[in-house]
Amino acid sequence: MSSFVSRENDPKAQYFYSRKEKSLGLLCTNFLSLYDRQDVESIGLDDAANRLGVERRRIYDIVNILESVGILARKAKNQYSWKGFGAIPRALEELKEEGLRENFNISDCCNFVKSLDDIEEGGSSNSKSDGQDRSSGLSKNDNRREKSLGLLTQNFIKLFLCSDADLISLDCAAMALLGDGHNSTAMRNNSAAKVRRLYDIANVLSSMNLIEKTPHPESRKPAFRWLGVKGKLKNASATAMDVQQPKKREFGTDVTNYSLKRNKADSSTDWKSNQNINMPLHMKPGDLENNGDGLEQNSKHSSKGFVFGPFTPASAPGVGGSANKIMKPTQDWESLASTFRPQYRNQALSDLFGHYVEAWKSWYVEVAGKKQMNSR
DNA sequence: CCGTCCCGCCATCGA
DNA sequence: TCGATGGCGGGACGG
Repeated sequence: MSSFVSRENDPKAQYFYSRKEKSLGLLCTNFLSLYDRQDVESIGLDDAANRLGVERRRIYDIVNILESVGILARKAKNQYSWKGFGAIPRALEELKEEGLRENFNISDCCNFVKSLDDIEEGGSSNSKSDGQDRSSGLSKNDNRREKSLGLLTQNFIKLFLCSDADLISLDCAAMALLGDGHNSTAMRNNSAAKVRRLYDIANVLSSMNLIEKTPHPESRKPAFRWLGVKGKLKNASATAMDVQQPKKREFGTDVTNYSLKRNKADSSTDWKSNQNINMPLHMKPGDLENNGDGLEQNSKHSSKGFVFGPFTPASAPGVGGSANKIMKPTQDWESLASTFRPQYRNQALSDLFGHYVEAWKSWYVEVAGKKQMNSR
């Protein structure tokens, strides 16, 4: 009786479910824009989960990774304290030192040099076991920690910080981070499992612009490049965002990251300053709304009743087809936004909203392209 | 078919 | 013991 999900019983339903909207990367971006505001010092996991409309489990992932970079710090059960982006440089420095100290050399992974397996391990010098030691021993207990997402994240970063390699692929990283002085017997399998985690980490990291996904020059294989703390304010698109915030902001200013995919996309969607978003006009509003409803349908209507429906207009019955609500195609995002604005209290959520607009756009394009012919 | 990686079961940890 | 954490990998999604 686990038919709780009951996603739907209509295979061809017009509910479009996009995997991207559920990605850790996006979630992280939202998380960040939600808490990266003036006075936020305490973050409750439940609160975050509700606000972001995701299950608790996901919050743990995000939080663990962010903590690895110094943005957060665990305060107590269910409570994390916000350190801010300003804490990143420091954390990075420590990671680098730590990494160098531990001899974090990648055995020239990737696909050149070195023939076949050549893991030098005969010694025992490479124990890795993290730098922050509490007291030697306790391997049994720390065994778990040893495989934690957080530690993996740190090691992944060390890889960039300590090697001269500019591009690192995940497979490569997984290989290097096997971090087991143990036998190399069938750790391939282990590596495969670890790669999955690395995908998660990479997504989150790139949502913060600490790294960037980019196809390898020759081999089309995707890899990641380290951007570092300056990955942001570098050229960060002109369109000055906020005119205020004399605060220590310097890193996470631009919330419009979300670089996934190297596809053109462009459109530095700055909905705030952008009056009208150019989108395909092939579709008629009716369709849009119809699908729009379904978009946030996925959230389970659990008891808690977190009222997160980003776009739940007063009238959102369902697929009813009560599309009597008319909205001008373009330039109405503004009014649309202002319509919902009241729902949100702080402006962090406004930004959050912006991300959804973007998500919508990509989704919209997709749908439009599909139905393009349909509409004369 | 394969690279990604979301979902959520359930082992562990901590009070 | 019970609730909070968070490994872990099956298998869905998207190209």
